[in-house]
Order: sequence, then structure tokens, then C-alpha cells
Amino acid sequence: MELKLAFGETLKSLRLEKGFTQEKLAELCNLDVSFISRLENGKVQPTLSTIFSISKALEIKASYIINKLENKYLD
Amino acid sequence: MELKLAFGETLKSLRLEKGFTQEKLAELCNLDVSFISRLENGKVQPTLSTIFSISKALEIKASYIINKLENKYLD
DNA sequence: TCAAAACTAGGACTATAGTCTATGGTGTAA
DNA sequence: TTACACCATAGACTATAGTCCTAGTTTTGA
Repeated sequence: MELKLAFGETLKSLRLEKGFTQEKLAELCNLDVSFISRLENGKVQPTLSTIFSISKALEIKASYIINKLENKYLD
Repeated sequence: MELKLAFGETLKSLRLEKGFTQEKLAELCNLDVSFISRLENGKVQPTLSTIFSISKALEIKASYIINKLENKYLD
């Protein structure tokens, strides 16, 4: 599975676990809502700082996101 | 401590643990050696795919790099 | 010392991350 | 049906990730 797609799926599931809309998440991490959408759909990939912004907004560790991502990506 | 600097320090220490030069690492992960240098010196930040390329070259999990980074960055 | 190996940094360039402003699609409740 | 909340996407734009080439600086070992 492609990396961007795996990240997108991971992000979406974590966001939904928190009960956030894309708009809510976007505002919490100071990103554009259209960009969140494109991330979740695997159209773009994040930089390191974006990963950390998102993890802070979701109140989880960045390494936790990456770990979940690895489980999808590494097959 | 700034995120880019924390990543740079983390990367450098992990690279040296493996006994790699910047040039060796660059060739293993198909990145330019000048870019590796700028990463290690905190001048630029990586994207997600670059983090995964580097972790593969260093034979460690990407989440392990991020975890080490958090220990530096989160204070 | 000196030469080679390892690293840093510049400029010019291309690709893409991320913004902003729409507009349209889909589901759901009233 | 319509209104509303949520999501997707397109286009034009800016900032920066990443390349390539070159040249200079620091480190190291003989």
C-alpha cells in the first residue's frame, strides 16, 4: 500500500476516534481544511512539522501515528 | 528546542551509530548529500516519505526515529 | 605538516507542500 | 423538497523540500 494512502487512512481513523470534523481538526492545527481533505485521501503527504501539529491537535504522540501507519504501510 | 534542529541532531546520532558517512547514507536512501547535511544542521525538514527512506537506510523503524526526536523536542 | 576524507554552503533550478477562494456532491433531518 | 453539516476538488498562488553542480572548510590520520 502506498505511503500517502496509508497515512491518509491512519489520519482519518484517528480523527474520527476523537469525533472531530475535518474543519475542527484543521482549526486546531492551523491547517487549511482542503489540505486536511487531501491528506486523508492520499493526494499529498505531510512534512515533519505538519505531523507534529496534527498529533498535538489529536492529543496523541507523533510516534504513535507513525507506528500505526507502519502497520498499514509495511505490507 | 526547535523541531528541525531536534530532527537534525537525532538523525546525525543515528547515522553515526551505524558508522555511515553522510555520503553513504545519501546513496542508501537516494537523497542528495547536501540535503542530508542541511537536514542534520536543522536548515530544512523532511517530508513523511523522506523520513521513511532514511529509516529504511538506517535499518530502524520510522516510529523509533520519531520517538527519539520527541524526547529532544518535547522540552 | 599535508593530503585525503568528510562535511558545509552557495546559487539556480524543479516538484510539491500548504493557502485561499470558490463550487459542487452527499447524506440526513425537518 | 429544502436546508444544513460534512466532505471533495479545482485553480491560482506562495513557500519550501529536494536536486545538481561547484567550491570552500573542518577533521582526520600518516
